Amino acid sequence: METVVEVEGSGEEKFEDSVVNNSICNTSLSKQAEDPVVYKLVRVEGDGRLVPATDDEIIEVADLLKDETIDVDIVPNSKKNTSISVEETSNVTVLLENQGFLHCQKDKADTGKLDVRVQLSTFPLVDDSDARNINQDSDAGESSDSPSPKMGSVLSPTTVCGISKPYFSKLRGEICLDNLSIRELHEAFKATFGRDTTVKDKAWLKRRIMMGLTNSGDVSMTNFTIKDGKVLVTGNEGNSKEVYAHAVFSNPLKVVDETKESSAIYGTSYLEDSQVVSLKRLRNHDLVDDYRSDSLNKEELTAKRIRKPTRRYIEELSKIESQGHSRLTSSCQGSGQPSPQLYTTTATSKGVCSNSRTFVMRLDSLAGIQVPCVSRLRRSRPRKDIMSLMFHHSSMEAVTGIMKKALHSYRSAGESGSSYAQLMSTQKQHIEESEKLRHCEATDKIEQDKYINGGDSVSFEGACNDKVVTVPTAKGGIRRKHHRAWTLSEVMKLVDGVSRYGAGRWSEIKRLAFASYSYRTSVDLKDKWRNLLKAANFASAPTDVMNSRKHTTTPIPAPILSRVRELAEINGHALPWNLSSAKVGFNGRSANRSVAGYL
DNA sequence: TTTAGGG
DNA sequence: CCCTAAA
Repeated sequence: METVVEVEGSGEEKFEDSVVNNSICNTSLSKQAEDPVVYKLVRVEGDGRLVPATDDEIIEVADLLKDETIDVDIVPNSKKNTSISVEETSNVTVLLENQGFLHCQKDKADTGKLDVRVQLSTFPLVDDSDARNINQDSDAGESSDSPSPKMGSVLSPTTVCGISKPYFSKLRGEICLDNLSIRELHEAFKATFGRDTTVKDKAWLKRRIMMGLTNSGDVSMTNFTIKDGKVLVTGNEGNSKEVYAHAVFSNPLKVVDETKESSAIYGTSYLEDSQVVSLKRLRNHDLVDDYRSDSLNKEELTAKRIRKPTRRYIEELSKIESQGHSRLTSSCQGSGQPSPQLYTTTATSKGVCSNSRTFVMRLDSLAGIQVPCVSRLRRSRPRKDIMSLMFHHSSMEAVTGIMKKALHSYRSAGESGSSYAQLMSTQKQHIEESEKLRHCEATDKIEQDKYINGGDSVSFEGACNDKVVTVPTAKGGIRRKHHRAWTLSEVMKLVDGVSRYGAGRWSEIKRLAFASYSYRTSVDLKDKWRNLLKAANFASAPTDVMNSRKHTTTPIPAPILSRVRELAEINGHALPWNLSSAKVGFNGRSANRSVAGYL
């Protein structure tokens, strides 16, 4: 199968097939048998125009697919959506958001920092099994009795991918492009994009129209038919869908004059796109709410979400921008990890960019596919307002439920006297479960360290309890104070890191054990360890303070605390509170040793 | 630049 | 969590 991700939506002929196909021929002639996937990059200029990427920006991933076993995953699992988005405000991000791999790789992409987002294409890869399913559906009759298609199982992609498998004529009449003449295709094109086209190629037209439709929404969710140049919406499953469909097709109505490639045109259409997306999100709300009793449907959670960054975000971005980009590069060097390939595109070096901002592109290994993306590292946390904007209560409830579950088992296991290791192994599942949820929710930022580290299982967390409060300083300035509650898994990682590298070697721990937590600095680790020592001592005090109701902070499970004490002792850090060493629970070694130490 | 400690 | 002195 040949899959070409083609930039769509600009309507500029720069992105015709020939360009992409040529790139395939040039770069992967010998690899065509291995299903090359070529991602053609674009640069979105400040005025909204799309500029084709230069050759060195074309990412060829075929050999990656070959080298790693991932290709087995990519092709057969057709339920995964692959989408490429180009965003623009001050920089360009092309990110690959693959639902399936979001699960297994737990990668994340920063979608903030940009106030305009152009969704270029959305289509899953389809294999034969999917085709069979489709045919079965059509054989079974009308769609009313067939299971409602899920978000990921879009039916359209084969044509998009450049292979003219005549699926559409069989698809319950959802989209029938094959029977249309060139002229009808032109009409459909016009209805889709709001402009005429001179292209005579039927396949191209069909593909383009399909992309346009799949761009605007999920084909499978909206039963529309293209007939006589008009798009008929046949779905009657509720108001939200009708509104949705309307939003989709209101887009071309606004694009009137094609001859002027003005930014107004694209600005309009892009805005419409974002509106569509937001509607989509609203609909997702409904769906998730329906599944609430199911303790969350992961497919829904990982469904593509797009949102506008907040004003605050943009403000801070511009501030950082004006200060330069030294942080990003320095963070790469400081990490000591294999640095990602960085190539920067500046206005001067390329001479193409209309504004003078620096684009930092990086090849990231994301599910075995190298994805260029722009990242700007910041220490700050994801914005709270974004969180509240995009997340549903249901998922939060699920998170808290899981956390409760985890804590409960912690307690019960702790009381039965399990060892630290046993507890950790049992609890890790709970925690990771919850982290996964959080991860699905929080797509706000790229953690560079995350990519460098390459797939830590628990990587993205704490997004929910992110708080930023402004604290007036003595000098009259106002600084932000970020607060992100430490999760159990973080504490465990910290304890593990201390046990491995020793307390005090915070930079080591940060680099080796906390590489995926970009928001935890070595100072943070140190502080947390200090607090842990305090908590450990406090918990071992004769009066069982653990029963106290005032747990403003996450209760640290007793086994962890005992481990903390043990480690503190190993590190020669004699407990500053010698009175409490007598009562050390859950860990005989620790108790004995500490007693021996003081005898 | 990292660590330790105060606030 | 932030700031800063000291190494």
